[in-house]
Amino acid sequence: MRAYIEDLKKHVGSEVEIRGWIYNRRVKGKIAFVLVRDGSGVVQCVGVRGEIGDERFAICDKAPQESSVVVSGVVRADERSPGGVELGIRDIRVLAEAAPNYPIQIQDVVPEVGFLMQNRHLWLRSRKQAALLRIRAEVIRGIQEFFDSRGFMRVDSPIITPAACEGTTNLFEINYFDEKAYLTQSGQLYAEAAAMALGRVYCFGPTFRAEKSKTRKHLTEFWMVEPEVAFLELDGLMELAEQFVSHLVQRCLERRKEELKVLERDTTKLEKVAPPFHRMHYNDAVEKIRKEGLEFPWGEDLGAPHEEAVTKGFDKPVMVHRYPAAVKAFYMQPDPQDAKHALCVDVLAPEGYGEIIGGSQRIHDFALLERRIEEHKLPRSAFEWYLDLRKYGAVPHSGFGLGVERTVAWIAGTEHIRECIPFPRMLYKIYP
RNA sequence: UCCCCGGUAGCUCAAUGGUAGAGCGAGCGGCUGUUAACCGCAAGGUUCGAGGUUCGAGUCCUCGCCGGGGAGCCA
Repeated sequence: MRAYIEDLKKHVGSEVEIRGWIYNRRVKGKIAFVLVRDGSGVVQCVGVRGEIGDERFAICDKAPQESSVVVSGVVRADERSPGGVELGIRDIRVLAEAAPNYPIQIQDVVPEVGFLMQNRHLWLRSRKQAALLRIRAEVIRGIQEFFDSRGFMRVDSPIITPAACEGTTNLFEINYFDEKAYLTQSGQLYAEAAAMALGRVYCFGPTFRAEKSKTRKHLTEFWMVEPEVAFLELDGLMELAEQFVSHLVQRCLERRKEELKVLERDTTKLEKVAPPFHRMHYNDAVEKIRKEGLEFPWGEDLGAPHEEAVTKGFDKPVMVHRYPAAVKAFYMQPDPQDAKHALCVDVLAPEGYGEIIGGSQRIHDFALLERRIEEHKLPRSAFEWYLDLRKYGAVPHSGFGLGVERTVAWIAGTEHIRECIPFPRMLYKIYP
């Protein structure tokens, strides 16, 4: 019977066939231990020369690492096995023998990340990378499940756009039938239009930033989910954000326990992630930053060291709200208490992972939005449709964007965001 | 774009300005319970590139290329 390695525990005592790749081996004279992986897991297959014959034993002994194989044998429970089971080989055959000298070795050496990135297509086969991809997939499923089960409609925004959404960051320019066009940096403006049609919506897809950022937190192509809700104001938005983030974390804790273990993630820190998150006014954040011994002038946006100072001492994400309007995007609603501040919120993950969510209540007043577009020197013609949303039945509305890779990096506890997407696109890096 | 560090065998790293080495991997041999197995044998090099200093450069200098870390900006 054909089986996947992750299910072998259910087949103890019976004969199964698995198909996969040779991951590693230890040969001891007339007995061979062949580690086979099939994408669902790794299992040790035991071949005894006297039982399987010289020809099959030669495969166990000699077939190079990563050769593709079909193995059949009897599943047996064994305490010595890390997975609890092993496979007593009856038959083994090679589908395709791998070339010798597979670049990524299992033993002893931890290769440099530059080398691994150059071999990203092969690196994905390793245990930790496979675990990361599974956690990423779980986060994505969690995103869709969270919104779908709360009455949100998924409405995707275009990837090719005619102009800068926010006019601030550098965009990738493309030639669109001899017209300039750009890869989107955010679907938000389109999500706002959709929210006026369907009430509660979210868009989810890749976004692009041509910033020359070279840090562990940046990719030039990354995935972002952006909910947008009509009639929602800042307080409601913060509640939505904390429920959403908690849902993603708890879901991974429940369903990706094994993967978190492979990654050696300290899950006690994640277990505490549940609403409510601490809310901190920008002014109080400034005070805390200074109390932590950093110099910080009022009015600036938070940099990486400041984010770390703000979250210090918290084991849950911190929501910093009401940043100075001057450093934030043109479409943010001013705080009625003090117009110097915007009704916005950033969710900062603990443990130094920084901003995973940025969101705000949007300006719904036509005249104010018109003025802001002017002040930011944005081409009005590109925003006529966006202004229309305020012309025909404007309502208060809010939304945020969550970066998938940053969230995965935090949940999985990885040092660098580049491992949290299958094939990362970074500054000057586009291979493989 | 700016600042810092680096580039030597397939990988990870050594080598006072004086004959380029080790561990691991890959290859061969040995071993019936190994857990990043172990033991033995043998192979493996345009020291990133171009100039320069020097009797002599992997090592010092200049420029370039590539990689890594960080900053700003952001998710």
